[in-house]
Amino acid sequence: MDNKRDLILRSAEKIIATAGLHNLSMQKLAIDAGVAAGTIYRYFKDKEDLIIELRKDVLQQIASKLLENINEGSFDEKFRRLWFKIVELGREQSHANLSFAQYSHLPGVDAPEHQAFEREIFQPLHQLFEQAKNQGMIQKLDNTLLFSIAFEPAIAIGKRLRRGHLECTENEIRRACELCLKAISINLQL
Amino acid sequence: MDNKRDLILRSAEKIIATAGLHNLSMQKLAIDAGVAAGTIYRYFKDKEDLIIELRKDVLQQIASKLLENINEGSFDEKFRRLWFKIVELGREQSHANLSFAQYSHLPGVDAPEHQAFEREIFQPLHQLFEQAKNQGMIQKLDNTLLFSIAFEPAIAIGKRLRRGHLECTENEIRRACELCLKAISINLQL
Amino acid sequence: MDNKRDLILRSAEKIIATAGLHNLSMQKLAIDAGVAAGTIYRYFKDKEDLIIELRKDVLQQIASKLLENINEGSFDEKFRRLWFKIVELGREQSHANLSFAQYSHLPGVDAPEHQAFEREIFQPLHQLFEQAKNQGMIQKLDNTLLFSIAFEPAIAIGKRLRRGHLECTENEIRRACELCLKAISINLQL
Amino acid sequence: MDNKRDLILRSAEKIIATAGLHNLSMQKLAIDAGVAAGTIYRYFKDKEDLIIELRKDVLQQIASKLLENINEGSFDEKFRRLWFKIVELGREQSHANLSFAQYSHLPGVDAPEHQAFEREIFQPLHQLFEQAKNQGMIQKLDNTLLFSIAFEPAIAIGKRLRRGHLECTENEIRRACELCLKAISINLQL
DNA sequence: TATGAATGAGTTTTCATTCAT
DNA sequence: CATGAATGAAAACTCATTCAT
Repeated sequence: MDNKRDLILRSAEKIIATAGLHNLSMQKLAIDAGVAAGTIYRYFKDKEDLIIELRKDVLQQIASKLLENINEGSFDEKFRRLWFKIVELGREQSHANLSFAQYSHLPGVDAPEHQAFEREIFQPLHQLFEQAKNQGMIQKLDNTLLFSIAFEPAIAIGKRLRRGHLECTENEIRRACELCLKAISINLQL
Repeated sequence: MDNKRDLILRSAEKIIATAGLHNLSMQKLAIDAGVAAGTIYRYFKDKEDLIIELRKDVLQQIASKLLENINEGSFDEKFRRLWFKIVELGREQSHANLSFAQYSHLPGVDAPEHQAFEREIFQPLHQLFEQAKNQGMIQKLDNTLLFSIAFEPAIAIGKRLRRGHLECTENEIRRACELCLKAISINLQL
Repeated sequence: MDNKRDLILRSAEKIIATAGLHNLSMQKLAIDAGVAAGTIYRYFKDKEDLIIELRKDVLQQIASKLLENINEGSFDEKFRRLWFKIVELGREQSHANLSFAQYSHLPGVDAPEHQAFEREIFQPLHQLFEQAKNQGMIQKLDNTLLFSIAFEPAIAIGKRLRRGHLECTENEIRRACELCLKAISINLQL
Repeated sequence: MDNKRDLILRSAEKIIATAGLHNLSMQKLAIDAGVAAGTIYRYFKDKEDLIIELRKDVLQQIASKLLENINEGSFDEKFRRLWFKIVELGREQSHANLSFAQYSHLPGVDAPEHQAFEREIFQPLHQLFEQAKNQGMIQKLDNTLLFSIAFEPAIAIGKRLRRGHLECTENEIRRACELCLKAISINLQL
């Protein structure tokens, strides 16, 4: 009966997305979730634990959206699909997305436990890049470096689009994607 | 006589860097800065104002470090110098740097006033890129897109180095820089 | 279970009566009522709400004392009973009475909501005067004007007696009552 | 050079009238009066002293308005002029009037010192009533009782008119005045 | 005489957490 | 399992007053 637990997590996600992490109070959360304040403490040790669990939960959601259909098509097609999904996700006003951004600078992000969880969840991405390296398609560099070069721009572009700080055509975004792809690729052009 | 104001800003920077933004209380700040609680309110309207002013102050510090010697050398040299400065800055454990990361997801980042301030402060960077575009050295794309492709990876790499999430050689980092440079450049190679 | 709510109201009444409204602090109130500071906020939205509710509560007390036995005897007897009750009430050093005087110049007294409450609670008084007008016993004037002429002197006399600003015999007070009654009455004396 | 003292008193009057006594802070007062905060303490011992002095000052203003032309005409004419002046004064939205109402329930109103001041200032009123008593025109009662019967209704009516709690014709108000006059008069009507 | 920066105790209010029911 | 009343420490902010200049 994880019904209540989920109810609580979804309410927390909503409150964080709409009012900000610093406005997440256990009483408001209880009211929004339709449970008693004390009930939250049946499912989560304390507020910190709740946030950690929510972070995992939201990360899971994001990962499952990104890694959907990860195996279809050529490497270039996979790359482009991923890259645009990242942009779209950042662009979206979804609760999951809006709340996720607020976890990144919290104590505990650096905890090895959380690192391990993140690594595991994005395992398919690592595999994808390892394969591509083995096939000589992309630069033989540390995966984290490659991810930074390839996808950090997509994250930043998505965020800026959402905030309205970036006005450009869809075509320009497509060109940006190609530049990121080109950046990590090994050009075979004669 | 902005002595006290500066004292307060430096203390705030320190507390945020070491204990996190959510642990910045006006009492603790007053004690750390060695002033009375009420004194803070002589220099800053309220807590929000304090944070906004601190953000400006830290942004100023970062910009002045980054843009030092901006005009020396060829475009490629300028690019590499900037890119590595960004990595180094992110890598540093300085209060300014550690606290800066925590402002990004705060209400007010989107405020047009702050946008204008940021734009003004990084004006030299815009000029650099406009020139390079005019000289046919880099892709004719929106500057924000170019910055995202060129420098977001550097920011991410610096942060990951600081957090210990990235273990790679200096040589690999140098290669990453070259890939970013290549990504936005127009290759004249015959 | 309005036990705590009442405890708080009675303490507030006491503090206001003895120390003045401007000395009513939520901390002192909590201590005096024997509850935690936070508990007050379970029963009252904020300080303003507490004061509004207290005003209603005290008004209720006063009205129920005044309107007791309102229907017994002739009009003149009713009038005299009321008039002296008002004097006695003002003369008393009761917490209710002492605190009531301090609400009158507060924001919110003019609020239509409060006006309606007051009107409703003193409805029997209105009826009494309407009847007397219909029977040709008192002047056909707006009720509020009649109340002002008839009872404001009683309020003022009670207050002055309490404060020791008025030294006169009980007989003189009785004559004052008769003058007020005579003022609004239609004299049938041949 | 009581210029500054007066400047401060007028600003205090204004702030109390518009924002309420509880919003009178020494800093706001200093700003509004255009003096330094410390300067206020050259002219007044502390905040309490300031309020006491302001009360006297405003009382003086009110008395001088009321007692203007006090000696012109017959007793009845004097009475009516006074009574209507009281109503008009209460009806006014003047700073003096609006602020005065807020002093009445403050510690210090009962102080003998203040009582003496009030008595002295309204001395002409006492004389007027003593004369009328000697001439057999009004009831031989304690002056304070007579004032209560005669003028408290006028005060209440003025206040209610200002607050919009009373809707009646000017003619009705005139009749109310006559009833008050009749109440204290000795009717010689055969 | 006048200034205004500085003080620090005091204010109202919120909130994570507990525990008797 | 679930409730929600109660707690009390801590938060942001105000303000009367002082004092070196």
